[in-house]
Formats: sequence, structure tokens, C-alpha cells
Amino acid sequence: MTHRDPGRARPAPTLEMVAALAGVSRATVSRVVNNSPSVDPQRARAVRDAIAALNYVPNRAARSLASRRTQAVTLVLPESTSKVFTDPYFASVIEGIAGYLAETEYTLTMILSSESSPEKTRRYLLGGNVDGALVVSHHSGDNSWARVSGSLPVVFAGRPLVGEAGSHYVEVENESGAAAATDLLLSRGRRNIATIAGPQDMPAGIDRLTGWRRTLAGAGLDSSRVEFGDFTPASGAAAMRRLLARGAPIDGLFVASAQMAAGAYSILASHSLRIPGDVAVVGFDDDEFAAALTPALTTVHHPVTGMGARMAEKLVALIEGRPVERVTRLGTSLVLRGSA
Amino acid sequence: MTHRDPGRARPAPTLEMVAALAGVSRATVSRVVNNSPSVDPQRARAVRDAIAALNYVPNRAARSLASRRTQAVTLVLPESTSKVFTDPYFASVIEGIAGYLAETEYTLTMILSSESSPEKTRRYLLGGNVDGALVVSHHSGDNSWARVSGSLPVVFAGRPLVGEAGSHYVEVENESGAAAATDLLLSRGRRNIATIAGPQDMPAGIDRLTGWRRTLAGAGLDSSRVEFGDFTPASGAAAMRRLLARGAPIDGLFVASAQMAAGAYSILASHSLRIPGDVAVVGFDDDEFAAALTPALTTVHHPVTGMGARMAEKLVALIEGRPVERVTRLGTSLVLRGSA
DNA sequence: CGGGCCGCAGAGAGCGCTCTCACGGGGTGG
DNA sequence: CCACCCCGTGAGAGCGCTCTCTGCGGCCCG
Repeated sequence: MTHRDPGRARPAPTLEMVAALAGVSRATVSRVVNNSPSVDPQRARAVRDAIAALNYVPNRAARSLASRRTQAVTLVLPESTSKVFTDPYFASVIEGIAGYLAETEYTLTMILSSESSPEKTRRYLLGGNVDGALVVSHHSGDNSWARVSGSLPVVFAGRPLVGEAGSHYVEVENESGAAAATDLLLSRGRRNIATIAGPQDMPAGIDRLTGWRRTLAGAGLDSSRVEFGDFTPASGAAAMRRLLARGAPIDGLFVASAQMAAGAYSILASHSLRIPGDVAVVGFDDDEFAAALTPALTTVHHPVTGMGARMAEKLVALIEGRPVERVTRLGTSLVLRGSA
Repeated sequence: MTHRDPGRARPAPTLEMVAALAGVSRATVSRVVNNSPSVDPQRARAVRDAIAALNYVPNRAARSLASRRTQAVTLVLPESTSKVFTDPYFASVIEGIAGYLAETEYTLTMILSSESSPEKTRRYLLGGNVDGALVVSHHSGDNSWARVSGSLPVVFAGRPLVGEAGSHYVEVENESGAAAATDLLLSRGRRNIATIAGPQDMPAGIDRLTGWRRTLAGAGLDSSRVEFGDFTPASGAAAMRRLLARGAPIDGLFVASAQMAAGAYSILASHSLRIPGDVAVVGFDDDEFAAALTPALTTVHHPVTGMGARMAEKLVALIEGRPVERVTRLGTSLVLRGSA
């Protein structure tokens, strides 16, 4: 079947047809479809029957044209994401967003914000294509959002580092999560605690490091054993290698992502350091990586899917003019497994 | 800023306004915007200038209403996906799709096809909301696609097991990839080769098993050492446990996904079986998991992102009535690392 | 018993764009 | 030199819906 529909088959039923069948005017059908309260129940019923009979589905384009609303929100992913796209994080966030929106009238569109032409993204957003945007803006580099969020509802994943201070966002309590992880290492009797931190141009990287640092400082311990990675396994391995090369003793390790922990594991193994015997390890992120490691990674669990859902919820509320908390913070919990 | 735009700020410029500024009719502007060949170059230039001056962006809804095309395609993900969503596979496919579409006029929308109400999905697809659909239909269970793909261009990821035989799809050469993996194990002198196969209700699961089986049969070897998983690390671990429990010797192992390989690794380790010394392992999928394992997994690489791009490309061609190969097959390659 | 409301329905004017159709003018062939 | 094309253009009719505005009854109040 070289498939080309010859003439768009069945022409979709229109409001007009429903109105005719139900014996009312277009306006009334529209009212029923949009749940306007002031419709005679009996007529409403007739209309609903007609809708069912014709298998009527409102035409989104027409509706959006007339109402000047699109009923669509877009998820903006930085194209740089390509590099980290294999991070299960994104998939989970998307899942949460899509899951929430599925129950609303909103449609989810996605754009990869091309770094080469941020203007294209801006024009798309401001061109009346969507009612709002969700931004998974990882790095602090792009500030194109400041301008957009002034005239379009925008919700960020994670505290934006730049842009206007009034942004709406949903974030995970990275700092307290990291603190809890570090506390656990302390409670295990570890005193020479290192960390493999994330990039310092994103909140997740900054805050997790801060939590670790603050906790060690509170315990009067040295917090100089820091190396940085970019959340990928390879960078975790490299950071671990640098950490060991310093020569300072390490008996506890907090890693800012499960993927980096995977990298660290392999280096520890190649140095014949046993987990948790020689080095107790606590990670951050409770994804497949965390569970798949041997020993399974004790880690800070945070609700990624939930974050997506909350972002979507917040955005819809914003679009519909309902009151919204500007910031939503999601707690973390410690998942104890074998590594610490 | 409790952000509520008071009255939709700046009313977007319309075709009409561009026409007035350029001193031509609406029709002519429309022609320019749509690259109609028959426009006087000089006027076209005037129009383009006017567009730039006004920063005009066509209103998608109006265009779609008038043209009966939506310029949107949707990606349908089975909701069951939630369970496997952390699989980097999806993220990569999406990346490929979004990347390709970014260069076209098409917009990407996503829906999680709720298993509880496939009807909702169908109505959305057939309700004129999109010009075409991309289906990442993993399992063979849902056959709702057969009906849809009759009246809407649809491209599948992977050979669909059910539905009309004429479907368009892009697939990876799973069978030959698996065969190559198995051949490698043979070339390493292994003769007691087991496999952890994927679910037998999806092509990726079936074909990879077939490739393994065919190769062993070709070499006159026993191909009864098979256990199944569902592509997750946990299922890989369970399958490995069952395989070892059989008591039959195993010196080579082909695992149908990198994630399952991760699970298998941990079980092999707990049985003090060394990789590749005691058991040489070859996986399938070249994702973060494969590289993060210790020893790094020798695996069959397949172009997941490329598959997404090809799917999108195929769909757009289909929508625009251009000739399209019904099936696209993407080759695999063997990535040699430390595990075999 | 009359006037004023209020609740519900219908008429109709667009929303911004596409696309068919008709038209004018220049080029070609007879 | 005229008939015929054909190319480039503009006019205008919608696409399917929303939403304001008007109108029609019936009810309450004075």
C-alpha cells in the first residue's frame, strides 16, 4: 500500500451537523461542548446524543482560531540535550508531563531548542502556537527565556539560574537530599568523605555540592575532596580517577548522579577498592543505573516523574489564570541498598 | 510576577497587515509565504521585507483550518511505556524525530496512548489533529493501529507484528546483528553459548533470538540455553540466575539488551564467574549502560537516533505524497569492548 | 395587572488563512 | 493584425468554531 488517502476519506462531522441533528443552533452545541452551565438539561442531552451518534470531535484548529487559544503547551528541550539525552531523567520528566496533560484538554508539543537559532524557538513560542511552555533548561547559558517568560506562561524544571527572578518552577530539594546522603556516610562512621559533583552551571550540580559541603562543615570535617563531572558515567570515572590520584584517604563518597556513580564504581574496582567495605558510596538519582550496579547503589531518590506532572499542572493553572504557587519543591528520600 | 498577561499584549501581525505594507493582496503574500513559484520576484522581495519588518509569523491555526492540514505529527507512546520509560531507547528515538522535524515545518506532539481508552487515542488521531503519526508500538497487543493506519499516514518503529501487512516502518537489522554477536562468541572459541532473550511479543525480542539460534544451528551447536527477560536489568539478573541454575556449562552469553546485560553481570559476579575469562558476554544496544559496565560491554550498536530521524523523514514524505520505500532497514555494527 | 428582569437560545460576525476563479496584459502563432 | 494562451494577480468565498448581542418567554415585584 503506497498509501495516499484519496481525498481525505470521511469528512469529519462539524458542529453544524451536530446542531442540525440535535435540532438546536451551533451556539448551543458549542455551549454544551464547552460545559457552559446555562443550557437546558434536556437540550444538552439531545446534543450529547447527537455528538455520540456522529462521533463528533471538535476541530482543534477552528477552535483555536476563534478562541485565540491553542490548547497546546510545548516542552522545550535544549538541543545540547542530545549529549545527555540518554539520561533517563528526561524520559521520566516527559512521562510525568504527558501523563498529566493526557487528562486535560491540552496537547503536548516538543521542540528541541536549537542553540544555533534561538530566535526560531522564540518566534515559535511567541507566534501564538502554544499557550505556554515547559522548559527543561539545564545549563545557565541560555537566557533567551527571560524575554519569553514575560509574555507567555513558562514553567521551569529546576530553579533557573538566570532570567527574571519571578520565574515559576518546580525543583527537587537537591541540597537537603545531598545533606542526607552525606549524613548517612557520617553515620556509617566515615570521616574521609569525597564527592563527585555535577556541573556547576546547573542548580542540580551546585545544590548537591552545597549540601555535601554544608554537612561536612557542620561535622567539622574536611570538604576539599571534590572533583567534578557532567553527570555521565565517563565523567564519573574520570573524576574518581582524579580523586584517587590525589593520594588522600577516602572511605566515603557522595556522587551527584547515579550515572557518575556507575563510572566511579568501575574505577574503584580497578583499584581493588571494595564497596562499601573500603569506600561507602551514596548516589543521587534513583534510576535503572542505581539499581543495576553491584552492589546496588544506596541513593537519594527524587520524584522525577512527579516533577514533570507538577510542572504541567502548574503551567495549566497559570494558563487558565488560576492562582499558583510560584515555586514547588519536591522532597527526596534515601533508598538504602548495598553501597553504604 | 504572578504573571497573567493582561489582554494578550501585542496582537500578532496578520497576513492582511503584511499585504497592506507590501502593497499587494493577501493572496500574493500567501503565495510568497508558501513558496509558490509564480510570483514576480520584485514583489516577492517587497513581501519578504514587509514580513521581516512586521516580524510576521503565520498563524498555524488559521492556516491549518483553511488548508485542512495541521502541519503536526504525533508520536504515540504506549502507556505501558511507563515501565520501560527509563530505557534510554525512547529518549534517543525522540531525539532523532525531533531533530529531523526541527528542520521542517512540522511540529511534534506526543501522546501517551492510554491502554484504558485506546478509543481516545484513535479519536485524537482521526479527529484531524495531526497529519500523521509515529508509533513506537512495542508490544503486539494493541492492534488499534490497523484501523488508524488505513486513514492516516503512520510509520512504525520496528516491524509491527499485527495490523495490516502494508505498514510503513523503520527497523534495525536485529537478526543479523544478533548473528554477528553470536559469531563473535564463536570466534572467541566459545561453544557453550547461552542467551538472555527479550520478550517474544516484540520484533526486537523475536529477531534477536532468531539470529542467535540460527547462528548456533549453523555451527551445529546446541541452542537450548535460552531464558527470557523484558529488557530491564532486573529481568536480566533473573534470567541469568535461571540460566546458571540449569547447571549446564556456559562460556559465552548473548544478551538481547544492554540493560539486561547489566543485570546478568551482577549475577555472574556473585557466582564468581569472570567476564570474559569464564563467560564472554556480548550485548545488544550501545547505550550508557553498555559503556558503564565493568568490563565495558562488547555489544551490537544500532542507530537509535537515526531510526527516529528516518521515521520522521518517512512520515513527512508520506504525508506530502512523495514516493516512499515502505520499509527501511538500518544496519548494526559490533562494538568491541572488554566483555568478549 | 403591568413593567422589569433574568435565563436561555439563536443569529451573525468574525478569527487568519488558503484556494479557486476570473481577469488583465503581454507574447505567440496564424 | 487578430485570436488565443498563459502568466501573474486580486477578489472573495469559505474552513469550523467562539462569542457577543439580541430576542423571547416566563417570573417576580410593585
